[in-house]
Amino acid sequence: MIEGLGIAEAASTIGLTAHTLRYYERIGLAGEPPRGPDGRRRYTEQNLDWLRLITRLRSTGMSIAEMCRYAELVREGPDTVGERRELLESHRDVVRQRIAELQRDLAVIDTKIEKYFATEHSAVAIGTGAIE
Amino acid sequence: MIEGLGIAEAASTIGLTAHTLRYYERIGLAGEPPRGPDGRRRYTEQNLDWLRLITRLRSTGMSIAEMCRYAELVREGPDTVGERRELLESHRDVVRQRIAELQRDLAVIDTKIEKYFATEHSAVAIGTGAIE
DNA sequence: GCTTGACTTCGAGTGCACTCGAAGAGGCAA
DNA sequence: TTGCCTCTTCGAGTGCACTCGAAGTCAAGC
Repeated sequence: MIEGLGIAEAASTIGLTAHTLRYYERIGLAGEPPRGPDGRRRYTEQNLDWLRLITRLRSTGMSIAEMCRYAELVREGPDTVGERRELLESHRDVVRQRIAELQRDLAVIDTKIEKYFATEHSAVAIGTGAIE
Repeated sequence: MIEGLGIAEAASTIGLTAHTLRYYERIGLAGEPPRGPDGRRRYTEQNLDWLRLITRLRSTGMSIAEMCRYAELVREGPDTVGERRELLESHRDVVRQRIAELQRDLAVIDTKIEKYFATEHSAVAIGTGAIE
């Protein structure tokens, strides 16, 4: 049995497509996985761990550019540990604020649902005279 | 004094640009505000309320297409109240799930920050051999 | 009277993050 | 051997949500 996962398996494990995996590699967001004797990519657990991390960062709204910056710091070695920490902490704060904002907006939507649909035909404008 | 706000004032009140306001009007997402004697848009409180609602929906991730659908239902009148409610409730569920997902991801990032930066030089892969 | 600034319409351009298609090679099952 | 599937690289295309620029109008202030 050959070590590691092929690109399709890796992709489905992580929840991306093979196209996206190659794209990430191309832009330097993911390192090059080792190749098998046939020259094909063989994703190791380490590769998958990294991919899992960046999909988390991605799904919490970090941009590709910022993730690339992080990856760059990683490549530069242990000297950049402080900067990496700052980057992650600052992102954590952004996520926290985002959650708080979503919760506020959710409350507004909840109120909207209750108020508007409880009272029949309470009028709110979309445009000139139209009822919400 | 003239009734209502000009487009620039309305835009800055809501936190959008005049360009975006016209864009929303063009695609039917916002109704046409009344015009002043000079033919210019005069945004009423009703117009602003609608804009406030859709910016909430927008910031919670509702797509332009779905908001247009909602606006369309509103224009169709009171018969569509049930469908509107469903739309809003289903969006509320999406937002709740999104918050839960963000909280899970946040926990992962927190763990990452603590674990990696507490222990010095713990190795995690980005690519082949590179340290995280 | 002339400048300034906000407004009008229209269509075209931008940036992000993919996403896909083309063209070709390798390996395996029937 | 034939077909089929997955892989490879490369560049080009897509979809979303704006975002902008051009060219022109109009009212108010100096």
